[in-house]
Amino acid sequence: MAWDTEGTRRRLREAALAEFAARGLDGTTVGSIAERAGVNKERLYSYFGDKRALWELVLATELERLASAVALTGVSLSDIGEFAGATYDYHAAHPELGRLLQWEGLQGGPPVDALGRTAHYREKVSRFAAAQLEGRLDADLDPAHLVFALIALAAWWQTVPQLAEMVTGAAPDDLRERDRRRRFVVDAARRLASPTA
Amino acid sequence: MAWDTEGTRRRLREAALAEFAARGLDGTTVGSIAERAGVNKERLYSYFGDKRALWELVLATELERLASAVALTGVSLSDIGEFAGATYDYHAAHPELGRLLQWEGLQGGPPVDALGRTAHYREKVSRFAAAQLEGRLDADLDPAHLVFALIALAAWWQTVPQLAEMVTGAAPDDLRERDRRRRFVVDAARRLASPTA
DNA sequence: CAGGTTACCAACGCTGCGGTTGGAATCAGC
DNA sequence: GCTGATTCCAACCGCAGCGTTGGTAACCTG
Repeated sequence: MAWDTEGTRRRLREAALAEFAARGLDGTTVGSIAERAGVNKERLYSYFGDKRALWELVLATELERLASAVALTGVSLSDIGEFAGATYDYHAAHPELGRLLQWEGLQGGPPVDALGRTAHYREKVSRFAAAQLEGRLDADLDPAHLVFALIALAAWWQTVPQLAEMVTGAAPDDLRERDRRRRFVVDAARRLASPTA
Repeated sequence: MAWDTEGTRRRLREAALAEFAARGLDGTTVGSIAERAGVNKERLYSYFGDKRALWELVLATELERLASAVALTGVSLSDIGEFAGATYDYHAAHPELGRLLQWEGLQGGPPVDALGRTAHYREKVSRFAAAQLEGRLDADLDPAHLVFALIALAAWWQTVPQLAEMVTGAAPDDLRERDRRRRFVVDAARRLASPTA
């Protein structure tokens, strides 16, 4: 059979994303990644170094993808509800990233690309602070806390799906419920951020 | 040395709680639990069966503890903000439970004691629904979604502490910041739930 | 087509972990 | 203090998983 080095690299990365999201860094075996990719596991070592290096590559790639996806939507802070809704959409459409981040959080140690991510969030926070000065957000709120809470609202559903199922009683693949959740998130974000009397 | 069967049992359970919370079911080794307990690992098998059985026992115990702790506080729904605050306090004081639940959620499979937990949450939801009828909560909100969002607000900080650190810039053990977060949670819960014009 | 290089794989070494076992130390009853 | 039961542990077994190695087959250059 003909060779396809770029293809095997890609297949390994995709297989790694699926396996890592499902089972975490320690939980996935190099063999299972190779098997899913239809490739000998030695390829993984020659291409990516070792399991951890591949993990960091996959995680960094997904973070990059999120950043560019958010940038593309062009959603500004003019409607904080839609901002939360877009974040909800992204996590609902790409549950892998949320799971990767959760595994990373649980397994401890410094986050991958801590500096870049910190800068990203701090920038978001400063935009919220600017919106406060314009009176579009309640001035009593700590903008960092608000950003954090919006992420919580948007991501929590994917983070603890079993809890969501127990609380709401909805099946995991209920599209109607997904839509209702989105509307709730949008509404809740507005309630959180709007200036009150 | 004299024997202390109840003591070794307890030491094993405590060691298991710490190790499981830190590394999850698959990540912790039976040897590490035994070593932390200062006991031979064979004791674990004769007392608890195997690793998974001990995991389920530990998780069920912590859930029980949370249930009785919440019941003891006597916090009703009269002030939904304080309700969220109490939940925040519990998770801040007992981060192990949150981590156990997170590991459980990630590793998939049916939750431990799914029926009991579902009943617990559904009961909470029905109380919120009753509060809606009395006009103390906004009638437009789905009470299940509201319950879920309150848990998100209270638990998210412990769930993704690295994210919290990146967004807020606060050190993990900053007590002042912890207190500010609590006030934010209480305030945010009230904003979420209050009837609006 | 000859020689060298590159992509690939089957099979292996080794370590670490879940679970077991055989026996030693401690206790309780007499 | 003797006997049987109970608690405890050091050592072991089997296996799974990470990372490597020796070798084969496809490609490239002349």
